[in-house]
Amino acid sequence: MRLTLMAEPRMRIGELAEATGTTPRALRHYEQAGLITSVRAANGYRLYDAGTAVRVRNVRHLLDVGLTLDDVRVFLPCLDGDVMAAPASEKALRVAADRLAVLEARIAAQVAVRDRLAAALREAGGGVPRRRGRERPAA
Amino acid sequence: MRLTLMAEPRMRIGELAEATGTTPRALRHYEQAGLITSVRAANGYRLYDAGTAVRVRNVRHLLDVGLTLDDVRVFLPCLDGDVMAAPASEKALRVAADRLAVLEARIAAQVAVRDRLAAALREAGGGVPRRRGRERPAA
DNA sequence: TCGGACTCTGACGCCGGTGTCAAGGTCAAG
DNA sequence: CTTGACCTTGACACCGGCGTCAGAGTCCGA
Repeated sequence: MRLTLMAEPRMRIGELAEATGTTPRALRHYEQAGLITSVRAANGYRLYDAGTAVRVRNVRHLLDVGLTLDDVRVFLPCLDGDVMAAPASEKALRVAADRLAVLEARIAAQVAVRDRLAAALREAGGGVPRRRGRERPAA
Repeated sequence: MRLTLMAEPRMRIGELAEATGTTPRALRHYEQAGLITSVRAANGYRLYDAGTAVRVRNVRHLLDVGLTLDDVRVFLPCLDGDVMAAPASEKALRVAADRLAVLEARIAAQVAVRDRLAAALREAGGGVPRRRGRERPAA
C-alpha cells in the first residue's frame, strides 16, 4: 500500500496527452465521461498525478479492444492496476461479454454484406477480363 | 420524336414507397441524391412512372449489398434494367471493388478487435479469477 | 363543408469519439 | 512589454441513411 507521502509529480494535460499517446481533447472527454479525474491548479489548469497515465492507457486499451466509454466505466474499480491482471468483477465480465456479442453480430452482418457484394461482383465481372493484374498472390 | 406517346401510369410517393418497400422519406432522399427523378403534378406532388419502381429496387439492392448512395450513382446508367444482368461498366466494377475492399478492411479491423476482446475475456474470466494462469483451451 | 389521409419543404436527431475553431486567461522567456 | 506556447470552456463538424416532427397545402368522400 502506498500512501502518497511525497507529492507525486503532477503533470498538465499536454504532458499527460503526450505520455499516453492521446490528445488533450480526448483526455478532457474522458474526464467528462467520468473515467479520469484531475485536480486544478490555482490558475485552473488540470493537474494529473503520474498514476493517471496508467489509467488512461488502460482506458485506451479497452477502447481499442472495442468497448465504448460507457462500457469502460464499469471497469473503473480496476483501472489503476494492470487491467489484464485484475480480478475482473462479474459486472465487468458481463459487460465485456455483451460487447463481444455486439461485435460478433456487427461483424456477422458486415460479412454477410461483403459476401453479397463479392458474389454480385463475381457474377457481374466473373467472366470479365478483369484479371489482367495480379490480384493478391497471398493474403 | 417521343416514343412514350402513351403516358405511363404515374404514381405518387406513397404508392411508390409501398410498391418498393421503402418510405416516402427515403424516396425523397434518393431523389435529392440524384438517384431517381420525378415530375410534379400541378399541386406540387411528385409523380413517378412505373419504371421508377424497378430503379428504386435496384438502388435498394445495391445499398443492401453494402454500397453507399454515392457509390450507387455510378450505376445510374444501368439502373433501369435488371442490374444484375447489365453489362456492368468498368467504372461500376471498380467502384464495387473499391467498396468491397473497404468492407474487407473494416471487417478485418473489427475481427481483430473482437479477437482481442475475446482473448482478454478468456484471460480474465475463462482463466483463473484470482491469479493469472496459463491460457486455457476453454471457450 | 368537414374530417382525415396524403403531400409538401425544411430541419433536427442519431451514434461516438474526437478534430477543430472561437475567444479568452496564464505564464515563462526574450 | 511582448511574444508565443500552453491552458480554459463551449460548441459545431463529421459520417450516413434515413426517422421524425413542425407547419402548411391538397384532395376525396360522406
